[in-house]
Amino acid sequence: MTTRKRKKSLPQAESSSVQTHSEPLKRLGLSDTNPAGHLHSPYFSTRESVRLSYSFFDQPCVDLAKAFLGKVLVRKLTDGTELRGRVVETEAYLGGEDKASHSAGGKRTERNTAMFMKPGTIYVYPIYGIYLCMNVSSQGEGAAVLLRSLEPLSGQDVMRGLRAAKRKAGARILKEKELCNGPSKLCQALDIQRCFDRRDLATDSEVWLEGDPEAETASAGEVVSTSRIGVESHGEWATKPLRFYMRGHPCVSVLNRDAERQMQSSTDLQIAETDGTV
DNA sequence: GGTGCGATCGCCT
DNA sequence: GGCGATCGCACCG
Repeated sequence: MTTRKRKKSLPQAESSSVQTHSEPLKRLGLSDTNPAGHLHSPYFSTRESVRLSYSFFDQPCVDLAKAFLGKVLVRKLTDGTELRGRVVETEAYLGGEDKASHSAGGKRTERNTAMFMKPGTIYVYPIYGIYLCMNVSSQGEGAAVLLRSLEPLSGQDVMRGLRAAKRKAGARILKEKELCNGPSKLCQALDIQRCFDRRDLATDSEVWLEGDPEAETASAGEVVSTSRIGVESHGEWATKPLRFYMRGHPCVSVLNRDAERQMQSSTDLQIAETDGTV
């Protein structure tokens, strides 16, 4: 209570930032005090989860990118194993004006056809000759959301095996938070293949998205909005805040401390205004 | 911790 | 023919 009544001041903003970041670590059991490296996720429960249908995906791109945060991506392998990961980082690619989008200028090709299909359609494309990225079509012509990072919830050992298969023999064992902290890493860990392109996330039997009744949805105050990764060459579109991640989450691929500090400053200011201390 | 670089090939011009 | 919505590793501090 009293800690929330801070006025803005740099050193305190710093320390509060540290506090904000260590808490999710503890929640995840990913701190150093867990030598096994395994965790009993507070998010995984026996309660029935709800598969999300077309109406969830049928919203504007930026809204969908934020709405994805906290949802659970499920991949069912042919042997019946279910791999689960919570979405903690996304990017919005708007199409049309968005110069960084594969569908910039409304350009439609064989590769990006899925971006123009109905909301919920999966867009998988190869990058750098050796990796894949997974997107999901949203409302809006050619618009889609890139899934960048997941928090592994179940099937971690299988994920580790799938990731190891693509790495050099004898490479070190990956930590849990390293399994899905990147767009191509999550495709490897969940065995998302090229053939998933143009499939429907709302109805497919091998991959789907679930809400999680146990966990609260990421609230606006905990979502960092910042620039997208790997699109530096696209002028003003490179700097627009179209990447979204759960603040303080250890599985996010790239942090932007400045954006987080600015968030904290404006939050502190709002609290101060509410308190009448400014 | 951070920075720089090479790998590798499908897609688009 | 050039480049990319990436990653892992070597190297530095």
